[in-house]
Amino acid sequence: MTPAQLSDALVDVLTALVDDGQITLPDGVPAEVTIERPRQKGHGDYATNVALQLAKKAGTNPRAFGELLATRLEAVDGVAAVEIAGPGFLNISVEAGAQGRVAADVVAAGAAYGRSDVLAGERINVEFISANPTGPLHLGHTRWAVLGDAIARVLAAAGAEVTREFYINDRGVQVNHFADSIIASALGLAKPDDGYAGGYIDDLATSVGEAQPGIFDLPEDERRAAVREVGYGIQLREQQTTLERFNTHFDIWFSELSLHESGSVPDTLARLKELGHVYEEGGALWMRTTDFGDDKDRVLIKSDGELTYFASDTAYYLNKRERGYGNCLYLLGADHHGYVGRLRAMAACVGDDPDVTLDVMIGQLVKILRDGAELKLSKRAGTIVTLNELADEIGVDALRYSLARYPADSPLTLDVAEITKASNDNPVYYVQYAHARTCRMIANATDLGMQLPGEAFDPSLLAHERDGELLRALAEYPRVVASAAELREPHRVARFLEDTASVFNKWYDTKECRMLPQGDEPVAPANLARLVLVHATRTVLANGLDLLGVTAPERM
RNA sequence: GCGCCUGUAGCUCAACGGAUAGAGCAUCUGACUACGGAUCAGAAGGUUUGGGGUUCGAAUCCCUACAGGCGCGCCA
Repeated sequence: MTPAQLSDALVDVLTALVDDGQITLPDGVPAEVTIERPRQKGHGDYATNVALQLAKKAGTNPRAFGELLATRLEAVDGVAAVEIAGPGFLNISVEAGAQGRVAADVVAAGAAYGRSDVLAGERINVEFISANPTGPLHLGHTRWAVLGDAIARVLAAAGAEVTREFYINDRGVQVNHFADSIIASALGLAKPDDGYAGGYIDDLATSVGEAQPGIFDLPEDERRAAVREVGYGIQLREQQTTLERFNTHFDIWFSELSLHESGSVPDTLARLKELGHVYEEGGALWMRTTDFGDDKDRVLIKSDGELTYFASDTAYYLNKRERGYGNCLYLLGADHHGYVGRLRAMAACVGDDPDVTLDVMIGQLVKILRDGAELKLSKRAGTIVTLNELADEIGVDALRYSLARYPADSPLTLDVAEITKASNDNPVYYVQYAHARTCRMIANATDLGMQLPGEAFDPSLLAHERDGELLRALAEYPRVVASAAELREPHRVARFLEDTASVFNKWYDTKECRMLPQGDEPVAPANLARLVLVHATRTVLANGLDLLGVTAPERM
């Protein structure tokens, strides 16, 4: 008996009560009912607050309403008992057999367990990182490298069609600053104003020289463009390599330059004029974003004739929409939160409803401590903590997990010493260890000739209190994935995994729940039933870790 | 000055408007003739920053004060 099945049963009960004229619900019977796993022992296997929520509408009090529900619900197959508690909660106990079937369901579904269709039909474009390829990815990009990827995975698991996109700012004045910095390094000249510093520029100068010998001897007018092209290419590939290694994959690397070369930007400006949301003032072209809640209008073409980034951004947004994305998700750092208003207004200016087509999430900054001191990055001073260095020091799994277990909008402080510890101090190892333990148990069972019982599986043998706790945890997983997708909060998956690993370890420690036969005992049906439970646990832990982009090792 | 985010145990953080606010770390006490002890059992630790309000019920929603972070270019 899963939460979803209980919800359906309660909806049926409500419908029957209405049909029999015992209650009236002016707003009709809800499509589903909240079912939760009570935190408190003694509150049953599941609880619902439906009587509290509907009593007023039904013109009665919650406890009386609950009585009506309880009587009918107790008659439902698989429900063992229903109690009314507190102000009107229904505490529901489920029969062991009805609950135990979850284990077999999980094993049958395998890697697909937890996937759903709650977001089916949605085409979502997830854009994140989008760092200028003028330097290596660093600390500031790490949070979204993890969360953006995990959000994409979770959305896909909920049935959405997801594209992960990286916008390459390969146009504008910073590309020239970048090229000039490399040239200055190669020729031993002073770093230009507004240039890029840091050892990586010297390395790039060497790489560029090797990639195209003689490039620095070109005439000045050709040299800058040539260095720009080669340098950008090298730096971009370095970013791509870093992200691959970090287990973050992009489907599309979108070049800003291509947007201009294809004529999208002039098309966009023409369309904005048509819709009447642009005007000229002071020799510049403006978009009247204040019509849609922005705090000031924005320049599209400067009085010197140059296009602004905002012009590109608008064309890019339209390009995404033309490619068929019903929802464009932007994942930005806290230092970009000022963009939210103008992005939404921009979408409205081109005729969209930003509540539907555009979502912006702001990730708060991550502070990392080493030996009590904050790791700071300063581009000016050329000190950069790169993503590669962090991954080297902390490990890809530990770094990913440590960031994935917190919501994006919570400011965060991580201590390097704590997240590199290979012990239970570190939740990632706790979860991975539980997974490895299930693998070892299954291998032991196989050595004893035990096999999954298939049709012979008797779910009622998983009747111990600890069996029930574990089964309810496993049954919870699809709802966790669905809510993580709907709320764009993959940390819910991580927290669930920690909880489930803990429940599993307690179960493992329970003498009455041992999976392997003791001593010379033969293999009993109960042993096989528990083998199914262990398989199911392994499946859930592995599926969940996968959604976070963290490996599920078989041994540690 | 205006705007966004945040304020929860000593520390780092959870908690779809639900019952006695939970974990981990740190501190203290137990369980190793072990299906992998990277585990488990237990103790202690709180006026959820302060003050109002909304309702059956508020850490959560509204108002307000305070504190911290980040923004507020014809920059990119």
